[in-house]
Amino acid sequence: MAEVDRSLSQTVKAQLALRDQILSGSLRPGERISELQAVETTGASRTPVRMALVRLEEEGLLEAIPSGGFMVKAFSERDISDSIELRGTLEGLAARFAAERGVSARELEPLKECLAAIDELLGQVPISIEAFSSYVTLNARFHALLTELSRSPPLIRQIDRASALPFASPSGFVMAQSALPEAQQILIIGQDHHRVVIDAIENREGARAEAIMREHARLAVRNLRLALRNRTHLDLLPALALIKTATD
Amino acid sequence: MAEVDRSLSQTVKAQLALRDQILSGSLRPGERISELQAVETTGASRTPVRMALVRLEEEGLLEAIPSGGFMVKAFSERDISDSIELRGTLEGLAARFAAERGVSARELEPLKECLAAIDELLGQVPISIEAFSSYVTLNARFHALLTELSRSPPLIRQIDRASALPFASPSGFVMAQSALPEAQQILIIGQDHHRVVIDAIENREGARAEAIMREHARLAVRNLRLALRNRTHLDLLPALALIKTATD
DNA sequence: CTAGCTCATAATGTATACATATTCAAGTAT
DNA sequence: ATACTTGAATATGTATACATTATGAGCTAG
Repeated sequence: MAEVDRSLSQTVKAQLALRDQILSGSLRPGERISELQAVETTGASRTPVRMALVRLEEEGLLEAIPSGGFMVKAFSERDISDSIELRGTLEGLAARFAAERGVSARELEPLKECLAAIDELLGQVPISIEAFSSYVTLNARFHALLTELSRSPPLIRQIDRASALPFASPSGFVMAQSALPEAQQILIIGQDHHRVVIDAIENREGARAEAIMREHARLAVRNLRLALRNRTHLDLLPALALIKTATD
Repeated sequence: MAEVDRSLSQTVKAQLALRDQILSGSLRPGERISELQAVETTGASRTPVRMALVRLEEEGLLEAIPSGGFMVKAFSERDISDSIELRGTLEGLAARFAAERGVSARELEPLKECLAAIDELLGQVPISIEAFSSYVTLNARFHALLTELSRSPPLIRQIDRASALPFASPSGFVMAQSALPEAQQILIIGQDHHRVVIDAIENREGARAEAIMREHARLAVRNLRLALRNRTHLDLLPALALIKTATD
């Protein structure tokens, strides 16, 4: 859509390029990232590369080395499930804020449209790969809209940061399900969570809205477990390269 | 302990200096931060200053301007109370993790020592200014130890980030109480929360541990309200300069 | 043969020069 | 008189040169 070549700043270009390299596994966890090497692969000079490295550290993908420089972070399975639970807890808080503080029908409308669009998607049986892809987009949109309902800039900011880790994002493991036989059921259950949280917010049931969003995230944790057990379709997972295998 | 002048990197020096300027009000909210001016006041050159600015943005004290550069962020009273509630929610999650996953007596020991030290402090009546200052240190230590009990690196990281905002940190409003007549009661109640959360973790009562930490944070919210009503001792507050006054 | 030290290499941290974009002010035209 | 345009000044974004520190290899001594 946008010309990546010249419309973006060198810093952003370097950040995107490095993130790709990390998530694709070109840069392996624990390995020190050479600035010089990054300069060669990204095309930017050292200054924007260093800026990008700092931002990726804040993002959680990199870890600062005490003696200087950065290395790619490694994540255990528990790290990932904790990150998902964390995200769910924050989304739960957002849902509770929305319920307690009240939301107008007008604000709820885009959420309901999103809900209806997903309903239509799930009506088709069996669910095609394209439908999965559309689901990822719509699901991300639903979660973003829900977060905004909290009308709390600090909370929105924290949720965005918690979702920055690719495996912690709301749609992190949806694609991994696409090959699973349980796929359709899981999506249907998730969609019901969506429906319930809207209902709870409408009725100003804060505790219910919060609880359902927490449980919703635990669906993602279950997907993670499923995906890691059936290791056949792990290539659909983002950032697989970052997952620590039990070697120690 | 460490010589601030030459043992720290220029980047860290610049970051500390700029943070001081922001929190002290030398740089006012909404105002664009001039790199050149920052170079003069901090003594570092533009490169480390820019690094510091990026880090302060991630920290939440600065906001990126679309056309380039950074400005000091302004916070409403609600932003602050939401940030505190957010921190409490995360600490609640940490306490629940600790309770559910189990903590050995050995791990709990430093927490109990901290608890006892605070008890001793609160035994003195009336509480001196020095005692308040010691309380701030011990309280911060207690919260840090509790967070670590979760044994969840992603969660610890997020709590640290949520506590980076000075007014959201566990001890953010303690000093503001020092002049309040209700001061002693508030500290006693807070200390009881500490006692209860340890008891809950020991007995593996996850829900109770979580709930009490949330309520504990709400004590800070109440302190915030109190402090903002009696505006006489607002000078003890950090980052008062960042609070948006109701002008719009 | 192993452990420790020294030196060379190469990395990061810093400073500054240069290019580009934005912003503000002044002047002109309507 | 006001609005728009143009230009200059100053800001940020980028590149690179320099300094300092970490790291690793090779040699020597025990």
